[in-house]
Amino acid sequence: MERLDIYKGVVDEMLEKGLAYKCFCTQEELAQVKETQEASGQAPMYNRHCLNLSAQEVKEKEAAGLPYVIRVRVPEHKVYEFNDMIRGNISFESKDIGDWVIVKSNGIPTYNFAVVVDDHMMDITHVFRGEEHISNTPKQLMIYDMMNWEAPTFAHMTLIVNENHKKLSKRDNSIMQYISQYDESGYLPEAMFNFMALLGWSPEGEEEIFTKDQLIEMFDEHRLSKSPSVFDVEKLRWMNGIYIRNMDLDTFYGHALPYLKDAIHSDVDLKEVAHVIQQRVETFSEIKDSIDFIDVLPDYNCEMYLHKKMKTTYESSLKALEIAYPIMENDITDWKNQEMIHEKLLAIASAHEMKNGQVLWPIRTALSGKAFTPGGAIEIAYLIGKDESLRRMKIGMEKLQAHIASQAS
RNA sequence: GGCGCGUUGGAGAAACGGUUAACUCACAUGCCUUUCACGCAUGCACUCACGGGUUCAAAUCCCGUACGCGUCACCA
Repeated sequence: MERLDIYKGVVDEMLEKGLAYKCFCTQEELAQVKETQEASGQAPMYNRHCLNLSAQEVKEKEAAGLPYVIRVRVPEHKVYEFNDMIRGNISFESKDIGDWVIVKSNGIPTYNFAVVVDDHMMDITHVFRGEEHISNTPKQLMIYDMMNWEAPTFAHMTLIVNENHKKLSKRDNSIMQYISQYDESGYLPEAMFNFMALLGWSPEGEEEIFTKDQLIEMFDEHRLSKSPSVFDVEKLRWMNGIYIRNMDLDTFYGHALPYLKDAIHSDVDLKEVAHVIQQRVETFSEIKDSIDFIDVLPDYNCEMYLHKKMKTTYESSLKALEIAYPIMENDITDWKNQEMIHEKLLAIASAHEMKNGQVLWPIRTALSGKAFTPGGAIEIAYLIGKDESLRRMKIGMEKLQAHIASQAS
């Protein structure tokens, strides 16, 4: 690996100049030191045991094949200061930093050392990273300084935290961590991008819905915020809903198809189903539950026929179903024609001096068996078709009759 | 414990010393309507963690306190 050679070159140079040294301390020794330091209330920090090794001792240990790491010799009385693009001046004193490891005993350089070499090699000018790296910055700065390299400009962005205000961690089960999980749960990439752009950053106006290109165009580092932001799944859902509603039908249909097929196995017009649910769904994964009644009529309670606002009673509901049944059976001749269904059913209300709701609510209930459905009586009738509609109407009437009879006795 | 960063409503946030502290989500109410949803309208911080100070004037500047978080690895 050529990269390793580059690191080695830098390390050798540091070793030669006395900027770094080999450390033969064992894990146990280190742990011991740390423990006593903590016990006495001190900050845990390497005690520089191996810095005092003579050249002779080092040679002997090496010859004996003892494993070692390489540590930087942190300068004394030095202040590492940088101007963070987001937070302004931040400084650290070298006395608070222990001699840290730059090369592990297996010969692999550590992150804090490797990034500096990498960034320098790649002529990186700006480093944008999470706030948790602020305290790593002085370590990196000292390498730039020792090697006489120009340090990049740093910008430490806000942490994204969960609802308990804790940094998102891979082990945190209270929130989904991986993009793939959001994908599987029916979130759109565009919505994710838009939503995440608004975490720790805010646009200027009132609008919050933006395309990726717009976001890139309007990005302004001055509007980056300093305090951690909570990942609000509720808002993500809302935003995903906006993106769903803004799609044209064909696009939505394309996205929704796998979910529709998963939920519906009977012969219905899936595109029409898509049309009906597009305005009512915020993620694709909720499609299934919202249309499960199309395949099978759930067992439902008669009380569902009661609706205060619609002014329905058991009796009025039964009456509505009884009037509607023959009309559905005979008058509606073309069930592929939603207009016709609409017209015939609404005619019932005016003919019998009933409110639209008094007729349509019971029908919708009978056809779906659910309290809430995407679409009303007409759409559902159209979707499930004549035979199934009549079958469900019959069930509804039987339920109501039985209920009324039991009440009377 | 040391060091560092932060603190405006339930959440995201604006405000860069001077009107009634924007806007978005959530929530509540009303309208629309064949349910739900969409859409529309209205309401929701007598106050900007707390205490001092500077100033004619502070959420905005300074100091202190509290609280929260981050980091102190042979992890990245």
